[in-house]
This record gives sequence, structure tokens and C-alpha cells, in this order.
Amino acid sequence: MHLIRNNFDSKIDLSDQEFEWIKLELKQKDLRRKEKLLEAGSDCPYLFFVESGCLRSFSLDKRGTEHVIQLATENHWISDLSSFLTQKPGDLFIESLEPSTVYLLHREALDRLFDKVSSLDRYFRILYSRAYVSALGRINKNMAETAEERYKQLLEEQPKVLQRIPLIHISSYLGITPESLSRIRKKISD
Amino acid sequence: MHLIRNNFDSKIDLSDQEFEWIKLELKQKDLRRKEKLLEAGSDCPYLFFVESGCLRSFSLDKRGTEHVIQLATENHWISDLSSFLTQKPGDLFIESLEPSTVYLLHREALDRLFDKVSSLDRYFRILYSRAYVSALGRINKNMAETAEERYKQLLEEQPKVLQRIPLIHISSYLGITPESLSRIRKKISD
DNA sequence: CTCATTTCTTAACATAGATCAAGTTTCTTC
DNA sequence: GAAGAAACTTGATCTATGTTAAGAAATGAG
Repeated sequence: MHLIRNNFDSKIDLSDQEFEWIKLELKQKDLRRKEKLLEAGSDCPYLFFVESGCLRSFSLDKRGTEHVIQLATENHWISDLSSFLTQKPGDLFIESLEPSTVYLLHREALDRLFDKVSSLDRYFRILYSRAYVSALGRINKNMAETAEERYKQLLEEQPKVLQRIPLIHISSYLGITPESLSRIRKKISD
Repeated sequence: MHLIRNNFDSKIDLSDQEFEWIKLELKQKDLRRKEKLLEAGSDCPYLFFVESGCLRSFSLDKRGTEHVIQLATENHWISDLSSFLTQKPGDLFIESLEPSTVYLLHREALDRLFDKVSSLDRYFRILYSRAYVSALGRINKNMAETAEERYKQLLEEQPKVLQRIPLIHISSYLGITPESLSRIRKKISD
């Protein structure tokens, strides 16, 4: 539980009592590699906090192609937030890319916590604001930069992620095919 | 001030006293058409609430092409949130597309308000969570759908926006060139 | 009302990246 | 450590969208 406590502490002040209340609502779940936490078409009543390992969320388009929406390593949250917030079936899948441990926080539990632990609003305000900024940055890069430029930047900014996540998912996250990414890598290595 | 009060009321409970405190921090600004509120490279210390009219934020890539990041009509917030949060120079421009009225909320004023009006954390938590969801949806659509499909959806979901915003900015928002959008429109009208 | 500006359209041509099809290498699991 | 699955690469070909260039239409400011 150290990781998640530290994560709260990095954004807000939390008393031990308050953290206890939160802890009581968290369920731990261990995952094997490639285990699905969520299927498109179903309601996603949880936020998942990655304690260890790595997960991805992705959509499946009408042509049958997967698109990676989020990659989450330890110390990050992942969910189908649209479904989580609206209580409607979502269109994302979530699965582990490695053996992982996650904490599940249920929608209703979180609603109770928002009223019990007043600084939780601030915690998620900060969390969502940063997530939003990074999503807008991704939109901008997808429009303004070539596939090669986007890959080089990821290589610079997140070298560790590249070493641990299969390129097939990296390419999807970047919005290109695995074949294109392979060619880009070949070109760069010259 | 009705619009902004209603906007708060739609997400949180606010006493008249609390709204007064907020009101005291809001500065009104009237804009002519095509007036710039922000230039890339400068710090953006404000959130702008659009009371009337319409604004866009956009980046300028190294090839000299503009990319519309956000379109904001009345009752919406717009800013260079990355700069606003980090206090560093941003890379977005913001300008009015029509004569508009906006309310400016300064970073430092907002920080004071977060401590004075406790439900403001919740307000922005909700606001940012929805903005994040919609940004992720846009990322997904850009990857999963063709330009034509994206335009058709916008036509269905935001017909009013299409009537009021020049297609040159719509095409940029959709991540395509004005020429491509023009061809798509021609094709559809057959 | 009118001129200047901005926006929109069309056409010919170019290209980044997709698709299809194998073959190879690398991991996982038992 | 062997077999099967998953991931990666390569080449040939295709296509959606970009680029360039120009004219037509619409809009806004005086």
C-alpha cells in the first residue's frame, strides 16, 4: 500500500485516519499476464490503481483493429473513465501486459469517500487536470508531428516504457501500424 | 453572470456568499472578432469562461501549420491549461472567432478560492474529468475513424457549431486540411 | 453598398503510412 | 529446454489525405 499512499501524499495532505477509510474501500487483485479486467460493452464500476506491473486500455474499431488508449505502469490509475462516470456500458477493454497487482476502487465507494475525506476532491481535481493536459498534448502531437517524430519523442521521454511494453502496443498507442513502427526503427538505427 | 452561476450550480451547491467571493475575482473582458487573448511562448495565468461568442486555442507546428486544440462556445472554459498549471510558457494561441465576452479567472485568485470555497475542488474535479473523457474520445476517434466518418459525426452531434465556425477551423479541429474537408462535403452532398 | 479580406472549392499531382503476405526471431509456458 | 504463441521485420503494392495552385464565393468593416 506504500505506493498508493505516497501517490496521495504527493498531491494532498491526508491524515492516517483518512487513509484508513480509503484503504477499507480498496480491494486488491492479482493478475496473470494478458488477463482481462474489462470487456467493451460492459459497465466499468471501478478505477484501477496499478501497484505493480502494467496494463493497457484499448478500443476495437469496426474494422477489427485495436487502438491503445492508455498505458498504465505502477503508480498510475487506469479505467474506462467514460463508463465509470456515466454508469453506462463503455467501449474499452482493459488487460494486463505483465503479471500485475491492482487496487480496485468502486464507484459507490468513491462517492462515499468524496463526502468523508474532503481532500479527495482536490486529489482527483489535480489528477484529472494533469491527465487532461497530457491527453490534449497527445492530440496536438498526433496532428502536428509525423509518426517518426512521435516515436523519437517517446524514446526520449519514456525510454523505460519502451523496454518493457511490446512494440505492437507502442505502435498502436502512437496511432500507427506495427509495420510502420518497424520501418521507422530500422531507419533510425542507420 | 447568469451563465457562469448556472454552470456552477449544475455541478455543485454554492451559497450566494460563496458565489460573491468568486464573482469578486472574475474580470470581464470584451473581444472583437479575431482578437488574441494569448500568444504561444507566454505564460497563461488565466482560465477564460466564455460568456458569449466563441474562441479557439491552437498550436503552430514547425511547418507553419495551425492545429485547433479546443473550440469553446458560450458556457465553456478555455485556456492553455498546461501553462496555467505549470506556470511555464505554453505553446498555444487563443483567439476569438466572433465578438465575445469572457470572464478571466487568475491562477492566484483561483488558488485563494480553492481554500475559501471548498466545493470548488469538486467543481473542477467534475469539469476536468469530463474534459479528460472527451479528449480521450477524440484521440480514439482520430485513430479509429476516417476523416469522413469524423466529419459526419460532428455534423450529427454538433450541428450548431458547424453553422457558426468557419470550416477552416473545423477541418483543423478534425485533424485534416480544408481541401480534404471540402472534398468530403462534396462527396456527402451527392 | 462596396472593397478587401477571408473562406471555400476544384483539380492535378505527391506521399506518409496502410495493407497484404511471408518469413524470422523472441518470448512463455509447461 | 521444447513447442507453440506472440512479436517483429521486410518487401511489394495501395490509398487516404496532403500539397500546390488558382479561381469563386462569402463575409465583414468602413
